[in-house]
Amino acid sequence: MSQELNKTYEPKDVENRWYAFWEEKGLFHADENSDKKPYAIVIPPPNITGSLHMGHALNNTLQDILIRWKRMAGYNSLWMPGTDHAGIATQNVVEKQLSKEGTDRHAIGRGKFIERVWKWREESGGTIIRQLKRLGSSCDWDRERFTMDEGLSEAVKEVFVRLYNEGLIYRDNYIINWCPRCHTALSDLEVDYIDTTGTLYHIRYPIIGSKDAVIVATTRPETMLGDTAVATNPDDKRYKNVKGKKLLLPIANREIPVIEDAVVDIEFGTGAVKVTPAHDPADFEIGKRHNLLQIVVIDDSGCMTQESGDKYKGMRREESRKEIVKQLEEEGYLVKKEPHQHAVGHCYRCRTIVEPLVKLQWFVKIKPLAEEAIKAVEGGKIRFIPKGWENTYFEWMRNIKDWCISRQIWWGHQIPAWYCCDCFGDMITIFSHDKPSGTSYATLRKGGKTHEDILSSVDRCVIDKSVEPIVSKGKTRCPKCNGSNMIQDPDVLDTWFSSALWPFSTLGWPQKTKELSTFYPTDALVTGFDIIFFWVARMIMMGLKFMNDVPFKDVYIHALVRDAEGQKMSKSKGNVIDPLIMIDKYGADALRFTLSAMASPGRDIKLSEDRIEGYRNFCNKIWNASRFALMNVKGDIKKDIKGYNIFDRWILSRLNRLTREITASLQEYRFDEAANAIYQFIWHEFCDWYLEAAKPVIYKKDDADKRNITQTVMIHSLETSLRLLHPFMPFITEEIWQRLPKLGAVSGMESIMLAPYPAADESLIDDVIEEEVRLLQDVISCVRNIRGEMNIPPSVEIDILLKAEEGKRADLYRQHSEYIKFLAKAKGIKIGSDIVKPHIAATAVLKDAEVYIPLEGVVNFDGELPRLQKELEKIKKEIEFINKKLANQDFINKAPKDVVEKEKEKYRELTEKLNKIEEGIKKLEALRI
RNA sequence: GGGCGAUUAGCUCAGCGGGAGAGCACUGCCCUCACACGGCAGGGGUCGUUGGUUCAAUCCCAACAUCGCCUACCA
Repeated sequence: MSQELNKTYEPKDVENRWYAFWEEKGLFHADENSDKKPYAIVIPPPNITGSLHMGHALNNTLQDILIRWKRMAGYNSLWMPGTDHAGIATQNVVEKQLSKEGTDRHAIGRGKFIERVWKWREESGGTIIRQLKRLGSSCDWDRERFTMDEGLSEAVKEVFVRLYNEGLIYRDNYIINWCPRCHTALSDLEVDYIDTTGTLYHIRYPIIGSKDAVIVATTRPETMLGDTAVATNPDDKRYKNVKGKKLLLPIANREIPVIEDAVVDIEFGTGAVKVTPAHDPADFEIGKRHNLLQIVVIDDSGCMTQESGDKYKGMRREESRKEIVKQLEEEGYLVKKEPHQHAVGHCYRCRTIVEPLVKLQWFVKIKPLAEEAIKAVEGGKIRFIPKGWENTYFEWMRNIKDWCISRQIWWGHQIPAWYCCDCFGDMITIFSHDKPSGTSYATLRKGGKTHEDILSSVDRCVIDKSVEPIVSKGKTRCPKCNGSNMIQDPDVLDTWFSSALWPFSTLGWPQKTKELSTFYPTDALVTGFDIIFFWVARMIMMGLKFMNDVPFKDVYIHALVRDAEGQKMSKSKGNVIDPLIMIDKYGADALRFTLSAMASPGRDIKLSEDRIEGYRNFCNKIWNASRFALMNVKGDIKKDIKGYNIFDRWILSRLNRLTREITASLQEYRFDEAANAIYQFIWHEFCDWYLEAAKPVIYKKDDADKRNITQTVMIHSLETSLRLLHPFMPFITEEIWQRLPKLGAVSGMESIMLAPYPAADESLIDDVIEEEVRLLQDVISCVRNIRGEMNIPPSVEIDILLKAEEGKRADLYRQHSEYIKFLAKAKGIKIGSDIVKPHIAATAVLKDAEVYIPLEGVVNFDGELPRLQKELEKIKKEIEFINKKLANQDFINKAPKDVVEKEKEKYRELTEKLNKIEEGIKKLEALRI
């Protein structure tokens, strides 16, 4: 490898090269047989249809930081990767392909369709995995899993069967969220409620045998054709006299009763609500309480049914709303229309408005599982970071409703339930593509078809609720008739059902594997708050149920990534910042560092490209600092060193303090703190001060020992910083690290990934040295300040006169005068308590020192007076503030002694400074006269 | 309706009982043999409003305002 480095860091080639190297050497692999302490994270499996967006980039950067950090810190570190089959989303993608080809899934049949999906997955499902690699993710790719894998499918079946046998899974008719476009049920979580301005229609329902009417208010007049009652609140005096009366339902001309139910809100609308048990969740419940009939007026496709009458039959629900309102208006039933704000449910996959429908579905009885999951968090077995999310979790878990797990799609884990066609042939309705109106299984058989014929041509089937399912991991015989003509339940499971098992199914469950015993429970789960319910809660429930232990100990919830204006990034808004484009432009390290530096807990990330560019510049800074180090060290480093200079000791102290801080921050998941601390250290301490201070030592040819020591400290500090930084910026750190001479524990190592994460050496943290360097920096900065303010060009050389008390700080300054001279760019320096201020000189007053820069013949001197006056004003204000405090007897008496003492000390210093400056001003003014 | 969070320099955000900070942007000087994706220096904030607790409040408490998010059978 060439030692010559380019002037700017070029990430592209570096990243590809090192990632390939790491993979080739198997450095991401965790060994289940290792006796090192395990540390494990399972990836929140990205959707196979997805491509990497900023949310993924953040999520995976943070996981990779944890994993790389722990791996370096000596843990057997496993990052379990994989993807999720994303039932509805994936099915939609492939259906779109088919549609382009002029066909659809029904035409090709279920088997062929599934084949197509697998084919699509082979070709396109790897996209996001490749993108994760570009980000630098150090996942154990040998173990990559997919939720539809054989092993994971086995886990799904096992769980289903066990939950069913325990009565925790059941099949029932219930009102569920139905997407009329996807043609499937959705769980409550899969519905997005969007605030919409709709219309509240007030409709007259005449009272039979009276001239009066009850006026109901509704946002969905099209469902009125399915009304089977009108409900009022039992406490509502306005409706006392209509209780038990019958109303005439307009248009339908049916009689419906007035009932009373406590759920009705007296304040809302007219206080009377139409009840449509088949098309509204609340009405469904009312219907159950009052034994109301369910009249289905909207079908699976969102069209009006036969039940809604000839006029409306077949009409789309949106159109029928208009038409019904029109008819009501014409017939004088419409009392008024008013705009109304409400939340309308949309399918989270396709944005279609969901239709609540009563359907036969499979559910998980969730309360018993939720109770344990609540306890695990209450008892501290799982902790959320930041802690505030625990409330969100509890809130949801305590109000949880049964989970609808069946989906009427084809791509997914088909429900392992079987029905005997011989016993129940009449109650199994078969729909085939050429005959979309269903026929009973029994009839088909009588028509001469064989069982196999029927199964091969089935497009969809409906199995009556009364047909008893036989739940089994594989096809079985009927326990009643011992027949083998079984048909499998056509539904598949909610994708999140298999995701919930991810922390143990990926480790081999239900087999008792070494992986499971080594890595379960995992250590941390890193995810966004948007899937706490979808995923985190369900993993906890399933982990506790089937592993008798929590799936992870820490749940780190990170922010959402938004654009610079705080808007959610979305393709339709056109405000997405594509992480891959950012990686191409600035490098993966810059992107990763940006995301981690901005990952403050509890706050969303407003990302702008400027920030990424800024951290790209940081990469370049590191690169050039390393260039400098390498240019000036040619095999000169030593193993054992004594005789550090002050800056050597200082940088070692700062470095070890940093190491301590970073470890503490990472332990608390404060990625932002850790990133900012190392940025500050490398740029503003190592580069700005240490390297500058090292220059005079390195450039001086006469003292080889001193030079050698500084070269060694420089390399050591750089090398240690790189290791500290590696989890954040894996690529550039490896690239530079490989070129550095190595010392001690890291010598001979193949990769920075294998090098130990730095541990702080407390003995090198030295408060005295840090204070001394601060004093030197103060002198240097104030000379530079005078240069700047007095407009002394760099080409003009100056002298420094430094008045400091002997026995106090004069020695310190004298000892390090060469550094002061070099760093302040002075040609000469004089130090002592007997220094006399020249008439024409710029002055600065520091703690324990006064600085004079003689300006006679150097530069126009006019700037000095205003400069001092500005300084004076500042100090006066500070003194005034402290004065107030010290004048307050309560403060003196009640505040802690050390605080009072500190204030007094500050007061002494400031007044001393004030006097000196005032003196200087007087002299200047005298000079002018 | 309920809950949570935010409000600090032009922008994005740390800090959270005793000296207002960072990054970017801005201003001036400088292409000084690591880096102009740079160096040095500098300007800029009554820490949302009003009360309260305290010797002391940007920080704790209460109310209000504005914004954001989550949640709900808002018919």
